[in-house]
Amino acid sequence: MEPLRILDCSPPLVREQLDPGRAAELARVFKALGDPVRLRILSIVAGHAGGEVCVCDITGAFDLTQPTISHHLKVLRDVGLLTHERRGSWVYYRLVPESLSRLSALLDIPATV
Amino acid sequence: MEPLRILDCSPPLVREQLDPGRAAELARVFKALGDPVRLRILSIVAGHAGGEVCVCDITGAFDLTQPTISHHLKVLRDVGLLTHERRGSWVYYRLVPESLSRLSALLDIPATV
DNA sequence: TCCTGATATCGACGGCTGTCGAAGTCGTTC
DNA sequence: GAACGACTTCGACAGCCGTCGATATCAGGA
Repeated sequence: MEPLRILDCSPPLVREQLDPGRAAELARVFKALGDPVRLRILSIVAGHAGGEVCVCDITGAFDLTQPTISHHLKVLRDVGLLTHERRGSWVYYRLVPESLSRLSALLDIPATV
Repeated sequence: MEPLRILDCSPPLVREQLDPGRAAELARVFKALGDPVRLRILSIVAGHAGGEVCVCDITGAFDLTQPTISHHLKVLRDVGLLTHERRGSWVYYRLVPESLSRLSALLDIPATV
């Protein structure tokens, strides 16, 4: 699945009507956020000193099998919220802060509507 | 389903680890945002002069049946993103801007991690 | 080269969710 | 109060999604 471009340039929700195509892409991102395990993964990665976390550290934080965590990581990668890099046997994940900031900006409501 | 309190007091995703309970509640909100139709509904309501929209205006913007739109409106209400009020025969929906702002703040990344 | 450990992919299964038509509720109007 | 219009609720069905065990890939070490 191709990485999302939708976050590159999106005016706030209220500024102009969301066309169906853009709504569909945006929905993919929010859908990725719409799972408790993925939110916790994001929180773990985001809060980790150095900004990157080994998959094994994430897996250890949950009562889920490794394939399941791997699946969630892929979902978060696919929508551009995480990147990963292999170094030796280990794979490290890190946030894409721009994606979160853009989402944040998108939800921000101007004072006057 | 009880209205969500989760947005009342949530530190940013990165400040402290999301506990499972809070992650589950938050996920409900993002799940509500994770549908293109619901995003467009939000956009319509948010962008509407006066801040409120009659259900009939929303229904008219989609190629979906009225029960389906009603279902999506309920989902958005249940997570506290919309409120509604009946006046005469019509029902008007309006944004809960605090909910969006809090979500926005939650996704905001501090400059230094 | 084989083995082992770390991660990803595959295939399957059960539960959730978006959609619809039908029926119900609530106001208004005649 | 009967009939209509606006909206919601209900029940059903198809497709999606989170989870798992099994299997594959890939890197490092003996």
